[in-house]
Amino acid sequence: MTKTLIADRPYHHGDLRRTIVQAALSILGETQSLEFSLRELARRAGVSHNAPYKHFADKRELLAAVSAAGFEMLTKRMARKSDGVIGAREQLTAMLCAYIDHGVENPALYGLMFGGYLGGPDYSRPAIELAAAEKTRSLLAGAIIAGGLGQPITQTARNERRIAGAILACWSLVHGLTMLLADGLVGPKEKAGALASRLVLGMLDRLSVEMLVLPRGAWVGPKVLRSK
Amino acid sequence: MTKTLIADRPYHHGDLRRTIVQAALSILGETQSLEFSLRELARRAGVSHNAPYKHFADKRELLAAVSAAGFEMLTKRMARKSDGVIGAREQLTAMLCAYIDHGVENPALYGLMFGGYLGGPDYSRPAIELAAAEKTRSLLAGAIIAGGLGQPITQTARNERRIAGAILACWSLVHGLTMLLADGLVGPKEKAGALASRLVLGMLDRLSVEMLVLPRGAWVGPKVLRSK
DNA sequence: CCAAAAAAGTTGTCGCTGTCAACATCAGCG
DNA sequence: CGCTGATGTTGACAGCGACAACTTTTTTGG
Repeated sequence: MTKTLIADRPYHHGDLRRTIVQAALSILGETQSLEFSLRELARRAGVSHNAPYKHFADKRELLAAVSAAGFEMLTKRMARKSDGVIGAREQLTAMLCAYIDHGVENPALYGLMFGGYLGGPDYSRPAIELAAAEKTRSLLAGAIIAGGLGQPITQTARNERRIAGAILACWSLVHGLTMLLADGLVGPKEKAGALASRLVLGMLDRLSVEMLVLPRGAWVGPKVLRSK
Repeated sequence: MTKTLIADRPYHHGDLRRTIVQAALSILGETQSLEFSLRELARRAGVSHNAPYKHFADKRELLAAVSAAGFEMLTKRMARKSDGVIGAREQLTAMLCAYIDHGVENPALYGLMFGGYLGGPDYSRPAIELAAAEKTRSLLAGAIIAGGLGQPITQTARNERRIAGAILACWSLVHGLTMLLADGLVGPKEKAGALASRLVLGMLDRLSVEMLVLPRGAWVGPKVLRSK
């Protein structure tokens, strides 16, 4: 018997790569745990335990793709939330709150994106992830350059370290709050939105572009793309 | 043959629990990766692959003990660094910088402590870890109450949410910066100290006790100890 | 003081995992 | 057509976390 009449999927799946990543996102959302197996994803996708290896060299690469998908979701969410908003300051606020929301609603995914599951002792994250993370960083940078901290900044070489410092201050605060909320060390989750907007507003009231100029040679953001 | 002459360790190890945790800390420091096996720790300790189960119910409990050890190291380091310092503000600064240093020097351990490897979907972290984390929190709280943000705060019920808000602002910033540095998303590591002190100083200059009052019902810190 | 119980360590086993190798199927192109 | 490469499958292997049964030592109560 080569074919049954109904529901006989073809030998080739068609879009297994996306399906696998999607399955990983589902399982992450359901269990909120990073401890799932590559084989389980294959089962969910209805393929053999080795099929994923035709699309990912190893599990690490698979996780990197999931993380990259997380960054894309994050970037889209930030862009969407700040889209209708007018005023650079308000746009930045909206972005930062969207960032926190994303982390709080997807704690396991956020942990995968930032928790150091990827990138071994050499700090080298897979390229696909770096590219996705860089998009997020540049979106944030745009909002700051546009004047999110009170005044627009011309993007000169002289101002580069100033901009990076501003990004660092914003990102550190928001990243820290997000992780604490996602981890349950600060809560409750129902109040996450209120906590986030209070903290972000309070911060932005005080932050200025001049607050922190990065030391020479310091960077902010995924590394590979800088080494051009 | 019941005994050989040399180096014949007794049937009972004597302090296997500590040895195992110590082995985990070593391997964490060497590989900077969370992917080690319980069996490898047993091998390092020179015992059979099942011996650790006499001291830890499962791997999770073992990891919790390692995480707790990390919190103890952190608390001690913060206390030591702020010990000789005079001035509440300077003490708080020293503590926060020590916190960041601890994370940057032990990124994998810091990831274990905060990365959500422990505590499944129910947010329940093992008790041993919560107790250790609470010590860290209360040390930070002490420095803030003593006037780290400009003025001492009397520890009344009315001020509780004020204090918690101040802790949250400090902790979020420092936690975020630490993770970004540990992850390699901000760097380089050699500049970590400079980055940390600049950011912390800049922040403390602007932070005030009044900046953030926590919403009613919100908490900051490990959860179990609050539910008394 | 010594047996009995408890604590601590060992061996053997189980199912599951990530990964590799070899084979099967199919799509696209000459 | 038939070939080739991409994609999916089957089978195998070592290593893992966990459990059960057994052994050795320490502790303890009469």
